Amino acid sequence: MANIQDIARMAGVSVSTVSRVLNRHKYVSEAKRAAVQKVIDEMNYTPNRSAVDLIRGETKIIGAIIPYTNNQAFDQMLHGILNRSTEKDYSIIVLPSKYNPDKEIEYLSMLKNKLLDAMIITSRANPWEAIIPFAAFGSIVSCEYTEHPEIGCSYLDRYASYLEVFQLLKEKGHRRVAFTSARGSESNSTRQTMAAYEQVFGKPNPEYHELGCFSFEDGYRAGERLLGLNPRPTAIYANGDEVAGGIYKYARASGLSIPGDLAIIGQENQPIGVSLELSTVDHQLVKVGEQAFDLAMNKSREKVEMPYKLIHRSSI
Amino acid sequence: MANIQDIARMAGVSVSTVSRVLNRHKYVSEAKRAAVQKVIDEMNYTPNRSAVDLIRGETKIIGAIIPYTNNQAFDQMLHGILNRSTEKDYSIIVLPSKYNPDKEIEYLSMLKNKLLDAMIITSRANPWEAIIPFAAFGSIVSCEYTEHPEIGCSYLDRYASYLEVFQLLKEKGHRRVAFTSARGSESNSTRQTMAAYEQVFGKPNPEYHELGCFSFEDGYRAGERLLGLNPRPTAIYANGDEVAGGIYKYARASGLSIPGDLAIIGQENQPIGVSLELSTVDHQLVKVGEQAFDLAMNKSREKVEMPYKLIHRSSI
DNA sequence: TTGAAAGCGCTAACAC
DNA sequence: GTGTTAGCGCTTTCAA
Repeated sequence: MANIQDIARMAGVSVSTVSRVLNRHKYVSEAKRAAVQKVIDEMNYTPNRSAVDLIRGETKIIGAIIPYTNNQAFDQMLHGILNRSTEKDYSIIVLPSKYNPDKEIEYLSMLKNKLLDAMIITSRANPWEAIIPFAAFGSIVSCEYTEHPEIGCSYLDRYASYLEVFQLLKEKGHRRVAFTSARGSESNSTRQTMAAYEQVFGKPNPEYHELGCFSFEDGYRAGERLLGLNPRPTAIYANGDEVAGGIYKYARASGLSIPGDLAIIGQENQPIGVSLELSTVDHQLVKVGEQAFDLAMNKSREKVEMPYKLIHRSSI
Repeated sequence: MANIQDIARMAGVSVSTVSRVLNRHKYVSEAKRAAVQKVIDEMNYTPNRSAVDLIRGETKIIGAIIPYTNNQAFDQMLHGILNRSTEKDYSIIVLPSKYNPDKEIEYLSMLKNKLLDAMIITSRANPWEAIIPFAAFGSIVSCEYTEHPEIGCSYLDRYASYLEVFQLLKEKGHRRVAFTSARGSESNSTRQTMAAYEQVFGKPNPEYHELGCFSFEDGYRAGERLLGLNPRPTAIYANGDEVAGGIYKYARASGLSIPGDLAIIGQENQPIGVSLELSTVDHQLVKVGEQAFDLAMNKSREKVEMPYKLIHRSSI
């Protein structure tokens, strides 16, 4: 592969002139510009990205730490991030963490070694204290609220959202309400769910809280356990529509009617939810991702709250 | 940020020695190694990736061209690619194409400018002739079969898979069989679907072929049109379980029983399919992605056929 | 076992 | 307008 020196020699100019036409500088005579462009085209030449990145000190690549791909919620955020990156001519490196703190730190080091200009953290295992030092090397934006001024946020008011759901359930007369979550109290959204629950129904009965729910199958198992309880819950708030779908399936299989015997409400407005007529709260994660990208690209540390909306269908 | 020179100076050694400890070379005295490591730790030093990549001539980054993210089939492949990349310490840049040929070429240029070591094409709009020249700059692997020896393939025998489904439908007595597809005959899988159809049922009635189906909503609309036909099909083969789910929903909404009045079979074994008891053919796209990554990383041009399996549930 | 020095391919300050 | 040249931060001969 030819390099800039070869092009310069072949066009009979200096490397700086070639560099100038490459970077659309003014102050290049039309004659030389044309001559250089001709050689570039003939040689099918493209500048080496590593060399350009090295000297510029930036790569136009942004990282996205994502615990699980193939998970509807995170895929929605990724989708949003990708939407905007394509428009803005940035590239996205997807970094699957499985909530492994060491992996996260390893990924954050890509900021330090200048592979990445910025990092988007959709969800994390590390405490902020371990993450913040990396903000010195590139901007970090989170899809979850944090007060730390070093971190930009594109976030939801999850507490408000959960509160709204539990209150709705209470208004409908439910008193025995169960809920599912992916992780335990190390997770911000689980903590907010529990806080909102407590606000509405008082201290949650631990029996009514099912952890480790990510997929349809997890939901099925959750339904199995929760509906085997005595007394059994009359409503379940699932942490995703696929999980809700699993619960629905188990409930129907055991002869329960929805919402007569059991009310179910999910999250994220996924296709399975529309097919099953599941009510859901759409956190509009695609938009969260888009906003996160914009903050990252602009190295902004703003905190931007994103809207969510309840979608009423027939499962509650 | 300190550079290797600083570290060398502070440790009282030459840059080559620092480089050696960085790259775990033998022939470094324990004393110097320790001294250098100490400074590295104190300074929290990390080598600059662009500089390393520049001199090594490779980046350990692989690109993945994906028409649509937030599409179950492609997300499965991406998931597989990511699985293996994490194990092998490679990074993946996700390149959304929306089947735009110019975008694809732009992405392939990342091979030429050495940003990417290899490229995985999950699906494409360009003819192979336009793609192959880029194989000179880095290995290209496709998730679709092609005879071109320059291209590695991790592929399915889609023809066999489609044939099996149509034959099964025929055995069950169906004669009026419709099918859906995402794209038209520019798409390899659509062409294979039509060929298999023709093999079993003869030339397809164009009325029985619904294009532009990607999502649940598309499936719903497809159901609406297809089931409004006279005579209406007794079976529909959908190009994905979400599409199948949409069809199912429309069919049930219009009072049809499944599979009594209408048989439905989907593809990819997605959660919505398990909830609706939809039969499906699981093309095991996660494995296809994993294999594609391995080929790309090893710069292999092998053609590896991947297995699929029919999953019998109650919708046919 | 170690260091000096020659690049990798490019940009931009500086001089003309 | 254009060319010369000094780096960007690193790896790797080559010689010692």
